Amino acid sequence: MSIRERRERERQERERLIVDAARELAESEGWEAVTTRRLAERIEYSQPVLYSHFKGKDAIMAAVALDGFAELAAELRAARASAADPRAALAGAAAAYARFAETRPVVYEAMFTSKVDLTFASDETPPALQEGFAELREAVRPFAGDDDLGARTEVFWAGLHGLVTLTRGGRLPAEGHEERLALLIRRFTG
Amino acid sequence: MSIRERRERERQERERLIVDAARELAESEGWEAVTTRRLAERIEYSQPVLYSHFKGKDAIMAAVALDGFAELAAELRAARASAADPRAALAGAAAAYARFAETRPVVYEAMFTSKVDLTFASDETPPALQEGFAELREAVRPFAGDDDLGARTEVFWAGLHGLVTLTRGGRLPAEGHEERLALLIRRFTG
DNA sequence: ACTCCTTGCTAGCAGTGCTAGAACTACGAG
DNA sequence: CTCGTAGTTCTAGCACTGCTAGCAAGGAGT
Repeated sequence: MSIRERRERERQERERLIVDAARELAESEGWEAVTTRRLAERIEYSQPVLYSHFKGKDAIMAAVALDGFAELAAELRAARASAADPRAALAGAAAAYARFAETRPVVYEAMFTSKVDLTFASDETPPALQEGFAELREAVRPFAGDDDLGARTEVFWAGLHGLVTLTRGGRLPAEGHEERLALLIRRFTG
Repeated sequence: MSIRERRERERQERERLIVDAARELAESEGWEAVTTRRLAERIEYSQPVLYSHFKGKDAIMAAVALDGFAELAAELRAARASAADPRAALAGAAAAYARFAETRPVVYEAMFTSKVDLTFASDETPPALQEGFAELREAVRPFAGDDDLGARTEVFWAGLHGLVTLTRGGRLPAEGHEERLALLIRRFTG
C-alpha cells in the first residue's frame, strides 16, 4: 500500500511542478509563450505527461488561476485586518487588489480575463474565490446603505476590475492610476 | 491615370470585404475561428492578399475595432441626445454602452480587451475613439462635483467596462445585470 | 521467475500565422 | 500589332501550435 502512496505523492509533486513552471513561464514571457512543448522541456518530461495531469492547456491555466484566488483572498484579508477603521479597510482592500493585479498580471489574466472554465457565483465555485469575494463584501458592508450588499460589492469589484484591466491594457494612462482608485473609493464611501 | 484610380478603388473595396468578413466570422463563431485561411476562403482570395492589406491578423482585428469605435460613439451620441435631463442622459449613455457590449461582444472584445496596438489617450488616438470618450465625458459632466472631469469619466467608464466584461465572461451572473447598472449610475449621480 | 499493467516516450496529425518565389495578367512603347 | 516590363496573385512551404495513437520499458504482484 505504501508504494501506491509514494507514487501518488510523487504525482502530486509533479503536478505542482507543472503549475509552477507554467506560472513562471507566463510571468517572464506572457501566456502566449506558454506552449506545451516549452512547458514539457522545463519540467524535463515529454508533452504527453501534461495530458495525464490536465485535460489541456486551458486546465493548466485554470490551475494557476486557482492558486491566484487563494493568494488574492489572503492578501485582501490581511489588508482588511490591519486597517484602523471601515474607511481604511475598504481603501486597503482596494489597494491590495490593485497591487495584486499589477504585480502578478498574468495570474490576474488567468483569473479574470481569460476564457477559463471556472464556475463563478455558484455552489461549485472554488472556496478560495468565495473567500476573496467575501473579504470584499465585508469591506463594503459598512457603506452599503439601502443597496443589496451583494450587488453593491459586485459593482465595486467591477470598478476595480475595470480600472486595473484598462490600465494594464494601455486603455488608460499609467499616470493617474492612484487618483482614479481614490476616486472610486470616494464614490463607494460617500 | 483613371485606371490607377479604379485599381485603388477596387483595392479599398476588397479591404472593406476583408474587415467585414472578419467581423462576420468572429460574430458567428468567435475570434478564435477567424483564421487567415478561413478568411481568405470567405473573400475568395488566397491568404497572401490579406498581408498586402494588413500587417497581420492583429491589424485586421484592429480594423474591426476601429469600425466599432465609430458605431459606439454614434450610439452614445444618440442616447445622450434623446434624453430629457442630465440624469436620463447618463443612464441612457450607460445603457447604450452596455447594449453595445452585449449585442456586439466580439467587436467589444477587439476594442477593449484584446491586445491590439491601438494607442489610447494620445494624439494618435483614432478620432472615433476620442469622440466616444467625449460623449461619456459630457454625460458625466453635470455630476462631476469637485473631481477632475476626465478622471471621473475614466472611473465611470471603468465601472461600465468591468460590469460588461465580468458578466460576459461568466464572472457575474446574467441576472442582476440591470440592477448593477442602475446601482453604478446611482453612485455617480448621487 | 514470470506475467501483467502502469508509465512515459517517440512519432505524427491537423491546424496555425506568415512568406518566398513562381506565374500570370495587363499595361505602355515601338 | 507585338513585345518587354511592371505589378499582382497564387502555389507551396516553413516553423510552430495543441493534442493523441501506439509502442517500449520497467516495476508490481503472484
